[in-house]
Amino acid sequence: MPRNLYLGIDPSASAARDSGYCVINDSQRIISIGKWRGFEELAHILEPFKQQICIVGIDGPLQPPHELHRCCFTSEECHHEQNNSAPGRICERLLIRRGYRCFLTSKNSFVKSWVLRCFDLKDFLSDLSCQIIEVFPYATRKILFPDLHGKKQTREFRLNLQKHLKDRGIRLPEKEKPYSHDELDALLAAVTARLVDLRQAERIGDERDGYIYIPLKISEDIITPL
DNA sequence: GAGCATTACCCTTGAGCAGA
DNA sequence: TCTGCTCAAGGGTAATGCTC
Repeated sequence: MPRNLYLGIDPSASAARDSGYCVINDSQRIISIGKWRGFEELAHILEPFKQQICIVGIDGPLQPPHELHRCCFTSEECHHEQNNSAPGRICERLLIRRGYRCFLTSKNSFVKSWVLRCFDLKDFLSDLSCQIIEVFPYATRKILFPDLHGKKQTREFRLNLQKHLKDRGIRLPEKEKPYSHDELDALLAAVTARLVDLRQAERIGDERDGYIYIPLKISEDIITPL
């Protein structure tokens, strides 16, 4: 069976809240898009596709800075410290330097539970035997749709993003309400994963702290309309 | 009016930028 | 140099809208 599907995931901090997922094929057709909560539910959703998934793009850190460990995000008594004066990972600092603001993965992050769940998600998906990469939908959005502005939570912004995606040949299944920002971020994560496979993306970071993948800035023909 | 779903705002940390 | 502002993402919560 050919591996020609790309999975994007936008995880929330716990199973109590909705996370987003999206599966697209090599022609950018959306195969499945929606929400999930527990890992078991996600596994059930992915069951029909798992043999065909080529690359998984996750919107979240897949590893801590090299001087920190998992315990730094679970225990208040952990004594690991970043000796480096700057917090976060190299890849995150490079993104900020390029103008793509992001949160730094550090011990005093206010979203430790989300960081930890991203690590767990990577472990959980390792059974898929495909490439698992870290992506940053905000940067993908900025590169592919530089004229798109606003706050992603707002209804107006999401409708506008859907229109931009449609103009680029990515047609979302008709729905009464606009898609949630979780689903749209997951879609952008899947789009980034496809671009990685097409060698139209670059990786930022280093071996010790990990890499974040973003689209190359060749924009117009990155996504060929259908 | 009750109950539920949706929306939008505020809070957190930290880097970058503008202006005093 | 210092201060204040902006804004990344997720959680909490108040406000709003809709259905029964």
